[in-house]
Amino acid sequence: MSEIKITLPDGSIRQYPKGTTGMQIAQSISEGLARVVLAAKVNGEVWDLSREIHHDADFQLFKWDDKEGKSTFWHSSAHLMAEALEAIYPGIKLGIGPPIENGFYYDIDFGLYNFSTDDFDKVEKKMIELAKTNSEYIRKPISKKEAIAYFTEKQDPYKIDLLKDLEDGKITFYTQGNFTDLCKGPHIPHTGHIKAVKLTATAGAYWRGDEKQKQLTRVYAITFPKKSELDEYLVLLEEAKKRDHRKLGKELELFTFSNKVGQGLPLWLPKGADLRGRLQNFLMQKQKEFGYEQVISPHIGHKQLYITSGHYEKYGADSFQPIHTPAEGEEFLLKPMNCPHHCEIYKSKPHSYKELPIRYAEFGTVYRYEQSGELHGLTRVRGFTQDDAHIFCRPDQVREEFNNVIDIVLYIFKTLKFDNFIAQVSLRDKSDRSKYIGSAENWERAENDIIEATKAKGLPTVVEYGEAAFYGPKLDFMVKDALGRSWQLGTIQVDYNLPERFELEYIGSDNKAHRPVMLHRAPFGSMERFVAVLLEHTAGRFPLWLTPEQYILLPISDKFQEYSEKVFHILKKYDIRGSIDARSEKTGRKIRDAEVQKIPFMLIAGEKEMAEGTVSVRQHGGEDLGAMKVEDFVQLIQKTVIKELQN
RNA sequence: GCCGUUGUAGCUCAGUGGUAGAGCACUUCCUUGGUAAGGAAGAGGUCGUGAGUUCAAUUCUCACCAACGGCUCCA
Repeated sequence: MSEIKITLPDGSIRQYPKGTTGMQIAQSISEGLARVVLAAKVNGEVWDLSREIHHDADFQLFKWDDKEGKSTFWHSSAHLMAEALEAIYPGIKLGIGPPIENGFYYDIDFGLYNFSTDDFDKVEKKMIELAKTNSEYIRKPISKKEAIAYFTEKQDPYKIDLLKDLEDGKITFYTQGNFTDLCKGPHIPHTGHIKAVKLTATAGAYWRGDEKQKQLTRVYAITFPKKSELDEYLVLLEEAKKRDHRKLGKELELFTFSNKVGQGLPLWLPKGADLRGRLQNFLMQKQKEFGYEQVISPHIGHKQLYITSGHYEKYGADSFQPIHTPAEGEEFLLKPMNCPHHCEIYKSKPHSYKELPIRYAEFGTVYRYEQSGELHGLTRVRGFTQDDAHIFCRPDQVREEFNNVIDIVLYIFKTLKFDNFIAQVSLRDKSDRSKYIGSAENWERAENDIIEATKAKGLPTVVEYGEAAFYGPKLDFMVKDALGRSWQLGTIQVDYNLPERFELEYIGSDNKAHRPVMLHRAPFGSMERFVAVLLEHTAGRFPLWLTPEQYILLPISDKFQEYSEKVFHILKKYDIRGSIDARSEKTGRKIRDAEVQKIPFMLIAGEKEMAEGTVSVRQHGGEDLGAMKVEDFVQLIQKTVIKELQN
């Protein structure tokens, strides 16, 4: 019998008989490893451990701790759940059941059955019961014809639909216990690895993600190889919920919503408005350094403006309906975008090539009629303020301008410690070009501009086709919230189209009219969404420079009220923000309340402090910095703020 | 917009076919207290809105509205 060479990740090479399985290799390494190993990677492809290896291969084993191990585990769990569901609800039709970031789901057509959260319990029990049988996941290649015959017999239209797109000869079935599914695998060795199961949610999901297709019931679940890991996961979920910006926004009195005002229309409370204003000033100052000029445009604009820009044709039907003037019968739209206004500002006078780039910035509030089901706290609303700006430049300036905008975004992200972002390059749909306006040539140029700039900056990048705006490609900065959902914050877009639609011009050195290029950009994205994500990242403990209340003075008793006010006025002179807790409560109580409010510094003022002109400083979280002169506290704040903003 | 869940005091949540309760917050009084909740009293709700069933609905049914979890969408 011939031998094959297996190269392990550490570079060592071992000889095995041809046809050795991944499991056998694991066993040859150690029995303990063989008990916990879930899948293998053979020449870059994740395989079942039971598959025979017939050629020399680079080889790696995956356990639960590995990303590949988890996804294989959850993929197999999805099959187990399908088996359990079929046992309880005979005749249900199955869609797809993939692993996801935290667990897995299966899309099911329950037919006439009602399935709700009340049924989770019995499904979980059934899954555990089936898992205990230690059923192996058995792989079987099958011809397309046989596969279709199988699912025709089973009357499962969704699997047949899937099979239509698969290539004959590459189709496999997997069977465990009494359940067989169309699946390319791989799977874990047997169901016995699955020890803890939790169904987490149900949701409607259109078949193949298409609104026009039938909506199936998506059942979300997660499984673990140990019961204790499930418990840990549930605790983690609870912790994440505490960081939810909707909860923190209410607790810290930053913003609220009112049904009487309307869905998705946030109301900023004084503290939230203060924080937001501070963020805006922070960005405005940076933008000044980069040569931006502030402009202001009104909240409504003539409908024709948006017809010219192309927005009306694309989004008019899904927007707030036009406002009609009584006398003239004119139509105005609530501003959904700032760019057309800025184009008109550009056109207010002729421009020379020497003036470019011109950078118009505006914290412009825009209104979009988002679908009701899509509204979500502050991250998806119907009225929001973009930290918008439009750069009008010559084609030869695009690259540099683009790089400068990236620098602004990175400066902001760095200052606020957003280190887990992904730069998403959003390009046209490869197959459907009809969704976009503008010439192919302009698109090519714009797409290349973005790809090149991103490469030059060495950003962590992912390319997504079909995610571009209808007028141009984008570079979006994606950041995750407390529950792991990705949100688009900063965005930069190259646009050759609007300048044409608005017939923008500048006079070149050749004394002829030329078309400028436009960059749309918003480093925060929207103030609403940015504050939401910032809240979740900081868990409400904002940096000192940004937080609405930097300190709170806690007089030990009424006797020190006057002294506290004196301190308060000194601090105010230095622009240090805070208040006095003048309630007739004990100090312990005042500290507790200040802790709950996440105020960075608590200044205790009593007999000793009044005599010495000091305050006793306690930091949020409990650290006691001891007594210090008021001037020293001023210094402490100022130095901390400078340090936070240094970058 | 679609599927599912939920809607009781400012907040977090009990509860019932006979028009409601707790804790915290709030108000007043007592207390003047040194690093995470001092004490007492009081006030506060058309039980999301509308309709139906019923002698009687906060409770059961339906519709609508909103929030939440997803799907689709996101200039």
